[in-house]
Parts: sequence; structure tokens; C-alpha cells
Amino acid sequence: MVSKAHETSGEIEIPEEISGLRMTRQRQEVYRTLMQQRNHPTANDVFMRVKDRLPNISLATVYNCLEALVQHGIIRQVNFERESSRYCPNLSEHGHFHDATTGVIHDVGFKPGINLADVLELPPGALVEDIEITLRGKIAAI
Amino acid sequence: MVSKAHETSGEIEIPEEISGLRMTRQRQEVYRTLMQQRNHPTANDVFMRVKDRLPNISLATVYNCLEALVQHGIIRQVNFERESSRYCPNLSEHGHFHDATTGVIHDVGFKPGINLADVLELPPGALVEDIEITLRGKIAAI
DNA sequence: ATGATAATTAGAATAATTCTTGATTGAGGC
DNA sequence: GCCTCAATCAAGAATTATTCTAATTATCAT
Repeated sequence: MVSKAHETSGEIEIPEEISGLRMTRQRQEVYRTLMQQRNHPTANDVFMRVKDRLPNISLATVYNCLEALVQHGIIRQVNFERESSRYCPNLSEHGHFHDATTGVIHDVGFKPGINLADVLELPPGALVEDIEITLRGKIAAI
Repeated sequence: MVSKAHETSGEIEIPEEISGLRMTRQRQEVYRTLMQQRNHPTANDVFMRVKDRLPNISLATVYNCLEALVQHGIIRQVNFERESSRYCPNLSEHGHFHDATTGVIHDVGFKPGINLADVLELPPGALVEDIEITLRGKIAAI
């Protein structure tokens, strides 16, 4: 892992189009960042990282790219309280545990066979289109 | 329900202190509003309603009151995406279903006997202090 | 009543996000 | 390749919910 060639070969390849969204250079780099660093960065985090590869990118463009990716179901937007939104390329149905001590956000999957409707008293006729489950707490030293 | 006296007698009585929080007149009115109109108002909604009874109250005070009430576990703050926070005096563990068609927010309880740890793959050692479950969707005409 | 503490007010400040405008780019037709 | 049109981008202004600041007012204990 010394030469640029090696780095490049280790890169994630992003297709020209995903789910009907044309993947411009900017969108590619935004998406690549999310795929590589899966620690739920904010728009500004992404902006700072992407600038290494696209020095002229603007924060507004990062917001536009993130919005386009979210709109097309390519990434997810995650909100904790009223903090800055965070972004996450994990599309499997999952929630987020925010460790208040370290600040780390852990993806939290459902146990196999669990169905939301089995767990919640949904209003009759409710058709759930989107779920957000966020947990906050600490992780005990074992 | 004609005279002022009747209205007043129908009012919710708020104690001088709740959970160690001194209930000033402003906090009382903010809390009363939430107890009376359980449609998950925003800070600004509360502000407009409380002004009928306390014409000099400021929005900053409403925010202060809401924060104090949340801090003391008397009400809950509810967030949908990045919209304005909403407030809710229902302290039983529950989530929220946001009907995208009508804008109405429904409280969603857990089915009896459900334990979060039985449903989610929490990180080992996780001590959950707070959960927020928000759902968005439509309600089908039956 | 008096002094100390906490709460309230009004308005300024902040910060994340969105919007606006003009420039640039890219795709498809010739 | 070149032209046209639409989509995208960049830069900075605007927006909006919320928080902060400083001055005033209310409450509490003595």
C-alpha cells in the first residue's frame, strides 16, 4: 500500500448509475465516502473528506448529492434528536444505538423473524413506509 | 360550558411542583396546554396557545419551560426527521406513527410483554437509556 | 423587608439546511 | 465533432428552529 496505483486499485468501484440516479463524479465520491467510512458521518464530515479528491466541491453540492442518494433509496438519512443528520449506506432494516460515552453509533438489526406489526400496536389500517428506531445509552464494560 | 367559571372548573389542576421541578405559572400553562391538546404541538404551537392565557410570555420562555419539563421527565420531546421538535405528555413507553396524508401523529404502544432486547440485536453490554421509534406512512381507508 | 437565587423576557446570535443565481457539464441528435 | 437542452454544480445569501445574552422580575429563605 505505497503507490497511488495500489490505493486506486483498492477503491470501491461505483457504477455510472444506481437505481435510476446518474452517478456524477460528485455523487460517486459522496457515495464512496459513505461506503468506506461507515461511522455515520454528517454532511459536513462528508464534505471535508470528499474535498481531498474533489477540492472544488461545495457543501451545497454535498447536500444535493446526499439528498439525491436518499431520495433514490441508495443511502439512509439518520437523525438523533436535533443534531445534524447523519448518513448511512446500510440499507438493511436496522436502527441505531448511540453510545453516549464514546459518541459511536452502532447499527442495530432486528432479531430474525421479527415483524414490526407483531411488536407495536399500530393504528388500524396503518401502512408503514418508513421506520426509524434510535436508542441512546451506554455500553457497559464487560 | 357557558360561563368562565365553568371553564375554569373544567381545567386541569397543576401542582406547585412536579418531580422536583417548581411549577411556575409559565410552566403550568405550558404543561396544561400539552395535557389538554394531545396532538404533539411544536414549541411555536404551544407558544401561540399559551399566549391566550399569558399574553406576555415569550417564545424563549416556552422553550425554557419545555426543556425543563423534558429534563425532569414530565413530558417527552419527539422528533420527526428534521422538523421542529414536538412535545408529548404521554410518558408510557411508546412510539409515534406520522400519517403522511393527514399530518396526524398517533401514539403507538408496544404489545404486551414485548421487550426491546427480545427484538433488537443490541451491541453486547448496551444499556439503553432512551428509545425513539418513529414510523411514517399512510392509513388505508377500511 | 432584604438579599440571594432562579425564572422570565426580548432580542441578538447561531448553526444546519435550503434556496437562488449564474456558470458548467454531459447526453443525445445532427 | 458540434449544437442544443436539461441537469448539475458552486458560491453565497436566505431561512428557520433553537439557543444564548443581558436586563428585569419573581420567589425563597432568613
